[in-house]
Amino acid sequence: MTVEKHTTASIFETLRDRICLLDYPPGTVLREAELAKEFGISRTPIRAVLQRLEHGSLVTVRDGVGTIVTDLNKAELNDIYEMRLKMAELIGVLSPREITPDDEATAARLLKRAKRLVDAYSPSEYWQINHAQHALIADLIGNSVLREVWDQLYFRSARFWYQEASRAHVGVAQDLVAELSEVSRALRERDAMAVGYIQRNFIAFGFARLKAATNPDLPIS
Amino acid sequence: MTVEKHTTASIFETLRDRICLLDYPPGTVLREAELAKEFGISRTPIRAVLQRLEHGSLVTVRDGVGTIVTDLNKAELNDIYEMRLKMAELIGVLSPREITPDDEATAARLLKRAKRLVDAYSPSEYWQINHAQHALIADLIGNSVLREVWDQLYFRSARFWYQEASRAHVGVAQDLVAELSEVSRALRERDAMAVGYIQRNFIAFGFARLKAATNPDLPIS
DNA sequence: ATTCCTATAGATGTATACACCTTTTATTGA
DNA sequence: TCAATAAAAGGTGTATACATCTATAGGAAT
Repeated sequence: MTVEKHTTASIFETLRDRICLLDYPPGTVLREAELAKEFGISRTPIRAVLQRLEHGSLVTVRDGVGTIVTDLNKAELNDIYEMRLKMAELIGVLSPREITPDDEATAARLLKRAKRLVDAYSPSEYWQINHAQHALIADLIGNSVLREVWDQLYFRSARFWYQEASRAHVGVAQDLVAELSEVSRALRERDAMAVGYIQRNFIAFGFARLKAATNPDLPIS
Repeated sequence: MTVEKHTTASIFETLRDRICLLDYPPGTVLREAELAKEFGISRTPIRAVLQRLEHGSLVTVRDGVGTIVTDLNKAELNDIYEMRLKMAELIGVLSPREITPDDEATAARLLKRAKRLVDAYSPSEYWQINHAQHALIADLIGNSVLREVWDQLYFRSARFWYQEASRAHVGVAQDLVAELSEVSRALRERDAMAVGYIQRNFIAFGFARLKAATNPDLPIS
């Protein structure tokens, strides 16, 4: 029986994942005292974590009220996806790092897992694969600034996509198989630019799916 | 005699400007207790400000040591400028807001001030104009995410450009006049895409000047 | 002389009491 | 009955004492 050691970094990731996985849906009010009690520490380090989450636009801290999980209106969601499309196009342009056999192997493993997912869907497994794919591709990005932006926008839009993934299991899983198939092929060809454009396309497909499901009148551009 | 009211926002801007204007050159060690004493508050809100600066990559907080103003190696500076070029190209593409006569007037005023600067250079005046131009253009950006990235990269690279501006007064002031002339023209034409490409070009010119002055072997791309 | 260890000064990290802000509820007056 | 107001509850913001970490200087052993 080991006592779990909570570092501020691990608490940050825990809360971020709870927000992304809709354990804390938009509008949820988080209280510093409650979180402090849960993790067995004082409010001080909790506040530091909440400030980091606020910088990532996942929560808003309101004096005298609490820390509120942010929601996105149509315009903001549109802005985020618009930028993600453009950032994807830059992945292959801004001197990506060399692709290795390891990358190829990682993608192949993920593809196998995704294929199993089509018949036996599990939200948890879906997100593990999705996150792993994101990490793999982010690691290819050579420009450190682009990598930061890419990463932040992923987590900023993740929960709205998760909502859709929970609704349309089959189609989403099939899309993931298609995406990972293409990514695997691109990695085999050592073609980072192809990886970027594949990302761009599937982000666009995902956004279209999101708009169709939630609000048909959402402006495209 | 009014007692100055220091809010965390104003302290953030103060410290950010000190870093950008090289009052705190790279490597400077900031101590929370000293800053707290200077602003007449406790360490707690100072720590919040330093965390914000750390998130903007302007400082690094090291346990037991202090808060150190970051330096940039050639690769990082290169990454930042590479991204700024690409972000500039997006200004006119991602649904900018409508240009108004006010924008035109603001640019005209800045141009006049820049012209005076050529003969009577003042670092402080240079930076006021530069910041005002930045604010004007950032405000044209329609996509909120792009605006955030644009803003952060400006402040992240500002001090290295300031170093160069302090060295080559005349040429830099002349460049500012040229830039504001073109921006004024573009605003008159209500052409946000032109504004973006003008920014792209002058960022590229500035980067070239920087590389020539500091390290001729800095890789271009 | 050099290396290693230890003590110490001084920094950030954490816990906690208190101040202030926001919201809600209850009460009082018309 | 309703509106205005006050008070209370419960949240974040701040100040401060203490814990812990880091770098350095000095002394002891080799």
